[in-house]
Amino acid sequence: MLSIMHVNYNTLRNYIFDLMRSQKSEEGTISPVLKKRKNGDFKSTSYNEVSNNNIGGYNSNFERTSNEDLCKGLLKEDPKCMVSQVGVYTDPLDSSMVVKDGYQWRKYGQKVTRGNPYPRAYFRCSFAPSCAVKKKVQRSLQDRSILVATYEGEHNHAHPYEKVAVPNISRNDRSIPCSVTNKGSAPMVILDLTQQGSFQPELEKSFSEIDSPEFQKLLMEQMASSFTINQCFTNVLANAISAKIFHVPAAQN
DNA sequence: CGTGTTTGACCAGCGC
DNA sequence: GCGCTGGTCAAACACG
Repeated sequence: MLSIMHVNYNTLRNYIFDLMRSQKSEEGTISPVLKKRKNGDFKSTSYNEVSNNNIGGYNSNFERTSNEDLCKGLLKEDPKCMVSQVGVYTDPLDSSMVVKDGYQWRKYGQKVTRGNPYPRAYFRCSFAPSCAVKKKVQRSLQDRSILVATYEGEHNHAHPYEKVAVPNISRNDRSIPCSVTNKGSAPMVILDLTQQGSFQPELEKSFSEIDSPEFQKLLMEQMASSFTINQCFTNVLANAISAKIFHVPAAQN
C-alpha cells in the first residue's frame, strides 16, 4: 500500500508540475481548460477528470467555486513565485501539522489566523537559504481532517526520494487517487494519507524490488483485496454501475 | 553540542 | 495615525 501511495504521489506531482508549466506558458491568457470552464463544460476539463477520482471512498467537503472565482484565483498567482495548494487527509485527532511530501522542512513560525481556529504553521525548506521554497500548513475549516499546505516557489534541488525505483505510470492514467477542488485562490489537490499509511523513508529500500513479478503480483492482490474490503468503495462502485444502467437506452438492457 | 521546535515580540501592509 | 492581521525573527527550550 505504501508503494501504491508513493507511485501515486510521484505521478500526481509530475502531473501538477506539468499542469502548472502549461498554465505558465499561456503567458497570462486564460488556458483552454479555463475557457472550457467559462462555457460551463466542467465535465470535459482535465481538472474534473482528476476530481472524479475520490480517495478511498472519501468525498471532498469543499464546494466547487464559480468559474469566475477560479479564473480570478489563477490570475492572482504571482508569475514570479509559483503558488500551489495541496490538501492532505490526516487524522483529525493528530495535532501535528506535518504534511509528508518527501522534502525536509524547518518550522519557523506558527500563527492563529482570523477566521480559522486552527493555527497556521510556517515552514522553510531545510536547504534554505539556497532553496527559498516556503510552505504554510493549516487545517481546513470545512473539514478538519484535511491539512491544507500552500507551497510558494519551486525547489532548486532534487527530490530526496526521486532516486527510488518506481514503475512508470502514464500521466494520463485516470486512476490517480486524488481529488481537485477549486476552493480558494488556486485549484487544490487533495491526497489521502490516512488509509494507506504515510510515506516512511526507512522503507525506501523495499521500493527497489517493486519491479519484480512477485512484487507486482502481490501488489495486484493487495489492491484487489483492499477494494473488496473497503465497503465504501464497493458501495460507490455499485451506485456508479446502477446509475450507468439507468441511463442506458432500454434496447441495450 | 548540534539541530529542530516553540512562542512571544516585532515588522510591514492595509483599511479606516 | 491607529488598529488589525499575516508573516518573520530570535531567544529559550527540547531532544538525540
